[in-house]
Formats: sequence, structure tokens, C-alpha cells
Amino acid sequence: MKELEIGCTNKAVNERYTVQDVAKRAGVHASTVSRALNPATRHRLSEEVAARVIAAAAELGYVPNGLAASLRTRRSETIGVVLPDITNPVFPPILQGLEAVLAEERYVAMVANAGSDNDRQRLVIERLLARQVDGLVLATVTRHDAIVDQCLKAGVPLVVVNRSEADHRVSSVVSDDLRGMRLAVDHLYGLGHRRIGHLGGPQNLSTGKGRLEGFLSAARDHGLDPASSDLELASGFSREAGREAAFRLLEHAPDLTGVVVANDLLALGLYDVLAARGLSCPGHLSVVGHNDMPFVDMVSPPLTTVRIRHREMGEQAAQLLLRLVRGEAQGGVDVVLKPDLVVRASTAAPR
Amino acid sequence: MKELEIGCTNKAVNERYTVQDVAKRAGVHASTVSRALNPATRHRLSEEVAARVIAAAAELGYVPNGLAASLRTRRSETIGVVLPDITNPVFPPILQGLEAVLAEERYVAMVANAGSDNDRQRLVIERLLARQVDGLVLATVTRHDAIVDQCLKAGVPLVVVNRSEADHRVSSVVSDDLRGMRLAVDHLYGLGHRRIGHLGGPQNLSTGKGRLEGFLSAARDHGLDPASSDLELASGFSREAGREAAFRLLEHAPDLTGVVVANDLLALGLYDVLAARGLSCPGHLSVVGHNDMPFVDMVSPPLTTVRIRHREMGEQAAQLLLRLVRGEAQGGVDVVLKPDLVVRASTAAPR
DNA sequence: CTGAAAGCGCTTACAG
DNA sequence: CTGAAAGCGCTTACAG
Repeated sequence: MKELEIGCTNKAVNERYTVQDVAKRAGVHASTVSRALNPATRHRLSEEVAARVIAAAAELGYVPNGLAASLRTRRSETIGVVLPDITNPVFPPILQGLEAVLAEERYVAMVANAGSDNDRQRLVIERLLARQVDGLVLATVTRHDAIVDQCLKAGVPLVVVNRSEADHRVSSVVSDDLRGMRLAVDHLYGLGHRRIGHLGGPQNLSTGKGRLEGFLSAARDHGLDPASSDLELASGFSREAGREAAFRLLEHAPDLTGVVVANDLLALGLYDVLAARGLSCPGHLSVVGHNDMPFVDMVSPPLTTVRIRHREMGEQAAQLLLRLVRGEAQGGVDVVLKPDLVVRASTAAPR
Repeated sequence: MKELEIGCTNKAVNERYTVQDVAKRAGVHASTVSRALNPATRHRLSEEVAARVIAAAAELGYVPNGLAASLRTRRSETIGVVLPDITNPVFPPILQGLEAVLAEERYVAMVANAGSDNDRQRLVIERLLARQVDGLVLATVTRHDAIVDQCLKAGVPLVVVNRSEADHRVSSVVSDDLRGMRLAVDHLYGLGHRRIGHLGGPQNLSTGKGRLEGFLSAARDHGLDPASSDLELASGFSREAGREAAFRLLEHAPDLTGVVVANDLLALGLYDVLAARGLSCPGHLSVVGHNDMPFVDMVSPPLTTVRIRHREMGEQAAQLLLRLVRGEAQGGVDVVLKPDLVVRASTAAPR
């Protein structure tokens, strides 16, 4: 009677067959079922038995319980992915690349949006670790990040993507920001610009810092000496933060003819400020972004920007991580992808 | 000697403590550790013992093995989310809403990009089920979807989001497409348009079909009788498919003054065709989109569109699903969210 | 209030 | 080539 009740209330669980069920149906022992269903051990069995087991499993619609297998093998074939903000359009292509590679190897991604708050990130990572992820991809790291310390101490295979940490203790996949900024500055210089400013990102992020340094280095190489008033740093990589910093930049350096921006979202913030002031782009000011995120070819004017191969970033990160998980490689590998300049309509010769 | 080797090669695993370790350190039995660490059963213990266990766990940095717990309790506190395309900007906000609600309840999302291919979707779902997800959110469903049949048969708690299936056998969270199209048509009619066409989506998706019906119904209510040449359907919800269908529409119905489009991505495709033909928007043609996806306020001209609360869609879907998982509710609930019209610069009085 | 035992569903040395 | 047993790390009736 009791059994019947259970049968009624959770039918789903009830209809889930186990190795035992398959074993009974095929007339073999459970261990034989396990061996028959695993391609790597199947050859140890007689073909006849293997076929019988596979048939029995198919007839029942048997789906192995991956949790039980993971508990036993100590591999979950699950990877945790920690993002600061999934609505930032650079992350979906990264995620797509990650997933494509992981899926090939039968891995699944547990994706967590952790924001920028450190405590929240810590909590999220602890939950992922509790679920026994085999490795972690972090897109959240700051240049000095206590969370990386913790992960290293815990011994979790770890790859950081898009951003790297200052000490490079951990494998990373990033874009060559120095080259990116050089392309941007060269482009404006080539158009005739000599008063070029930089709308930068947060300096606690490798992208913010690297792009500022890239800008300064490229500017100096052209004999330009950007005064400190030609530089303004945003508090985050968002359109809103871009607006605020762009406002300050235009206040302090009204005679700029070109601005190299550390990120497309910031560039959109600059667009907002230009529109609010009735200034035209590229008429009054040429603007170069960074990322070539989706749809910046559709904004007005279409944004000249530095293209980063985000999908490839995700693919490489997944490959690095899987090698780490399998013990085929060690940490501390930095993959640096070459960006390109995409010239659109936001840049022109200076006024 | 052998032990030492193991100790060296997988340090991570080695340093993971278990209930046994905590039990030993606190001088209690493993079952007591379990009870002390679970807030729901803690009260059964003397405060002194509970405190001792909690302290011991903290000292060791003990993180419970969620897989083992799930195997035992038959709840994984994991939800599978199946998307057709994460790079479609409508999905990140949905995901954000889902995750926010799930995280509150200590659930984690396994996100899988399954594309539009049915076999691939089936594979992806099987993998998620093998990992014992407690429920599934599908953003992939077509109006008649064999995958839904399978899930129902398997007895998995299930919610569909953004799109619904024709039979409404499954709980869904969608936007009111009829109302959305009515807002769009009313807006153009109010501006003076009488030759209004529809650039529609695939009719095997509820959104494509519902928006076409909404368009026709609203048009008829104004006494308009859109000829079949005023309607053109795209093969998918992408900018590329939008371009192709927009090309056909402008060929067949060059005298239209306004077009209501089933989706912003399609509207961008229409923009592309207008640009290629040297036609201006809204000068030659007024355009209304659908979704208000991120950054359509930045395109040229800023797109008038029907705003869908995608984040809320995700939140509601998570809530529905959790109630289903807990047996607090039954399936077959349709949540319909009210959209709004956002008027920007792509619509004006007819030429 | 706490302990001892059983068992979730697998896999894998160990036999034979 | 196949079986029987042990065990992954938890939780939860069942005792007392």
C-alpha cells in the first residue's frame, strides 16, 4: 500500500530504471551492464553479451544516473562558468565557444551570473564546487583577486577568460590589448589626428589597465604626449559609466579630435554624451571602440572598433581547461589572441 | 608508497574533507554532522553539539559533496535550461531572471545551447536528465514539439518560456503577442498609415504565428484588409532571414508606408535592405519592431518597438518551475505578460 | 538528543 | 569473459 502511494506521487523517479533493471532484463550482472554500456570497456565482453545488454537498455529507455557515476569515478564532467554579467554582449559568444568545445567532450556547463561583488562570487563558486565541478572558468577576475587564491589553494583546475590577473598564476585566454590599442591609435593618427584622448576602463581589471598602457605606448611612439586631461577612466565597463567618464573627458579636453575608448559599451556612453551636447561623430569627434560587440555595426554612426574573437576565446578556454582537468597540461599558460581593426563610420579626418 | 603517489597527483580530491572527517574532529557520529549542518534538522541537536560540529566544519573548510547528497535525497537542486541561441539578445535577460530566482532557492542552472536541430536538442536534454536535473526550462519549443511529448512522458517538471506549444499541455511564460501587435498597428494607424504590411516570423513558432494573427486581427479592426502581398514570413528569427524576407516584401508591396515586424532582429534585417536600396526610415517607410532587445535604442534610426519584459519572463518561469518541482502546483499554467509600446524614431506620419 | 545501519546507483579492482 | 563485493559521501528512518 505504501509502495503504491510512492508510485503515484513521484512517477518520474519511479520510471527511472537502474543498472539492476537492465541487468535483470539481459540476464547478466550489474557490473556487466556497466561494462557493456561504456564504450571503453565494452571490448572486454563477448559481442553477444554486449549486444544483449545494449538492447535491453534501449528497450527500457535506460538513462544512467550520472550523479551516481560521478560519485564513484570522482569526475562530474561538469564545468562551472562564472560571469560578471550575462547581459554584457561580449559574454554570450564566449559562452557559445566554451559550450561548443565542452559539448564535444560530453561536458556540461553550469553557468552562474555572479555580478561584481566578491562575496557573492565566493558564494557562487562554493556552490559550484559543492556540486563537484571538475574545473572552473572565471570571467570575473580582477588584477589582484583573492578568489583566485582560494581556487588555487583548493586545487581546482582553473582558467580565466577575457581578463587575466596580474601575477599570471593561472592559465588565461585574453586578447592582445597592446596591439588592439596600437591599431586604434595608428588609425586615428593616419587620418591626421594629433589630439587624441583615451576613455579608459577600471584599472583593477587587466583589460582596463592593459588598454590604457597600450594607448599611452602607441601615442608616445607617434611623438604624441597625451596630457593627463586627455585621459578619463570609467568606474566600470558599462554604458552608464561611459557616460559619466565621457562627460568629464569632454569638459576637461574640449579640443580633442579623436578618442580611443577601452570598450564598446563605454563608446556608446560617449555617443550618448555627444548626442546630448549636439556634437556630431565623426564630424566633431572621431571615436574608436574596443570589442566589436554585436550590433555596433548598426548604431549611428556605425562604430569603428577593435574586433576581439570572443567565440574563439571561449573555445580556447575550454580546451585549456579540459587539458588541465585531464592532467595533460599545467597551469600558467597564457593564450593571447590577435585582434583586428574594423573601420566603420565613426572615424574620419579631424575637423 | 602508493598512497603517497595518489596524494601527489590529485591534491584537490585529497584535501576534500567528508562528513567522517568533521565527525572525527567534533567527536560525534557522521549522522550528527549531517543534522548539525542542515538548518532544518539542527534544532534536534543540543546547542552545544551543533555548535561544536559547525566549528569543526568551519575549521576544516568542509564543503559537503552535493552529488552524494543528491544521490541520497533524489533532489539535485539543479535545473536544466535549453536555449536555441544564447547570442540572440533576448535570452541573456531571460537567463538573468531565471538565475536570480533559482539562486535564491539555492538552485543552480545548467545551461545548454541546443540550436534549432531536434536531434541535437534531444541529445542535450538526455544529458541534462542523466545529470538528474530536477526540472527543465525550454526556450526552444515549436508549436508541435515531439520533445515536449518525451519530457512529459518522462515525467520531468517542465516549463516553456518565450514560446508556447499549440496544445498548452505545459506551463509557459510568454508575452501577449496579440496585444503587442495591436499596440504596433494602432500606433501606425494613429500616425495616418493605411498601407501597413507585416514582416512575420516562422509559423511553426508560437511567436511567429501569434504575431501574424495579432497583426491581421488589429488590421481588420481598423477596416484595413492587408493583401497577401503585404505579408512576408521569414524562415527564422535572425537578421539574415529578415533581410531575405524584407527584400521580398519590398518587391511585392512597394507602396507600403509602414511595416510591423515580428521581431527586432528581423527589423534590423529590414533596415539593411532599406539602406541597400537607399530608402530612408521613417521617411519612406515606418518600422515597428518587437522585443525591445538591448541596443535597439542605439541603432539608426532608434527603433520603435514592442517591449517585452524578458527578465520578468525568466523570473516567472523559475517560480513556476520550482513550484512544479516541489509538487506545490500542477502544469498547464500559462503566464502571459503585458507588453508596452516604446516609441522611438523609426515611425512617423506617412510620406 | 545521538548513534549505528542501510542504501541512493553507479564503477572497478579482485577473483575465477 | 563475467560475477560478487566494496565503496564513492551523503541522509534518514530506526532504535534507544
